[in-house]
Amino acid sequence: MLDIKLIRTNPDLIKAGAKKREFNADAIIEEILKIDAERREVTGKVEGMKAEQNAATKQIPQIKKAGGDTSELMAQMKELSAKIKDCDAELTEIEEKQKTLLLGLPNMPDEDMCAGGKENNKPLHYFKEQPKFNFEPKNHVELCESLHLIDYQRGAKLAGAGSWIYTGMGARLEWALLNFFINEHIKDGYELMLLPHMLNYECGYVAGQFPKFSEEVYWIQNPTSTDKKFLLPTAETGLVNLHRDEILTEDELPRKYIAYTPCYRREAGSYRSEERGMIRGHQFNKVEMVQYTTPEGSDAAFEELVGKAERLVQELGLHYRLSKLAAGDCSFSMARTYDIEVWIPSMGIYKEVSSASNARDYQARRGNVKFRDKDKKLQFVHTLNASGLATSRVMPAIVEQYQNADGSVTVPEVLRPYMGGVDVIRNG
RNA sequence: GGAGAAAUACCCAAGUGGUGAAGGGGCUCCCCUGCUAAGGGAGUAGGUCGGGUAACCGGCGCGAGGGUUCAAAUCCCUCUUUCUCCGCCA
Repeated sequence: MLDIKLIRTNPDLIKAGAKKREFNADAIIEEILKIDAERREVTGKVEGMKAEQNAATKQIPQIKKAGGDTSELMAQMKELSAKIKDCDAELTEIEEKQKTLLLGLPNMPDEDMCAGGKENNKPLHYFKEQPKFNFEPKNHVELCESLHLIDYQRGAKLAGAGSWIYTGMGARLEWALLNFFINEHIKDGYELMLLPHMLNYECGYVAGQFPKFSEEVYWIQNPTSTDKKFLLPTAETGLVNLHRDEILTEDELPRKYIAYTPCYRREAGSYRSEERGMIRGHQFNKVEMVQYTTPEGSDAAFEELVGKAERLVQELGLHYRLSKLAAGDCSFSMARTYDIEVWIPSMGIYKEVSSASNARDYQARRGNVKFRDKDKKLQFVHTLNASGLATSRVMPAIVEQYQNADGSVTVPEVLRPYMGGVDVIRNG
């Protein structure tokens, strides 16, 4: 959520920021300003009446005590009370309207972010060369099937399209990746959290998924209850809610968390035939990093997160690139985002394995997460998140980039200790 | 899932309709004594919204939201969470 005071004092800045992300906010901003003026006017009116009411309420017992007659005053107050009620209802309506509009505004991109959409994303650097094969390389679906790493058919039998089953060595490889990631993060001083996967509405609202993108998650509702929860689409949704409505102290910042969870996404209508296999599914595994920082500390934290995610891909020995996303390709809540994309040889493209973002105070405003600074003033924290990493694209990259002429796949060295020393996955 | 109890500040906690929400601990400052300890005094309800250049003024706050009333921490309703007991259960 953006600061209403900033919108009030500098609406053009907000409009320009929105334009950079190809979001025309002009009409919304104007509407917000109009409602804001109305809100302040009605607020003044209501508060004046309430002050009058409070004064009378103090007088009544005194008059009674002195033996006076309060019936006329009480009659007047009854009238006033009714007026206040109407006026209050009006104010509530105005406030809700304003809030709804505010929630519909995306975060402001950082100043150095490029305008435009996906097509303006900029690769910053590459790691390693594209692997060359002196044989006809297979795609990851063929490899995973022939090596019995993934059972796509039975996955579909159990849960429909977009679901798969990690089997045998595939499951071990997947588990090794997650273990490797988690251990590296723990070494770096991040606290591991195992979160509930079913979250309440408030969590999605704070993270920025709701109200706008509520159709992108899975909802869970029981027939005997009005209680409704959703399956988290990323652990970020849980982690950025840990300190909702809390006031932290400056010396406990930055706070660094990681969580491993499956991520559940409907991905409705987003399938493409070239995205077979594990490129896009309704459930995938991810280790997520989240930091809460001071405003001064968030740039450094961002660099740290990007560096950590890159290091993991580097240690796996995969060819990838780091891209700085254009403003329009950053997600709704984020001021800046860098993607790490691994090379999928069979597709001839780079696919995201990590997305590192700085939300600045956008999520903290939604979640009311503050800290008391050295001068004892309250400020919103900054929240940042980065995948570290999502395995559903890492595994295809590994099997494709590490495949051998005989159809086997070499296990990246860093993973071998997590797989009981297995160095090559062979058929049979 | 069923029954009961509870929710007040950093912590404990009083408060069953009426002017500023007791008291204690802790914390901050001061005094006395003097290196510790003990004693005395003062301060300590956060936060947010509105008005004002500002000092300041005002509104809202007792888990959340409604209701009753001139007036609600207090009475009524709904919800959430916690605790105790019962049932079920990895």
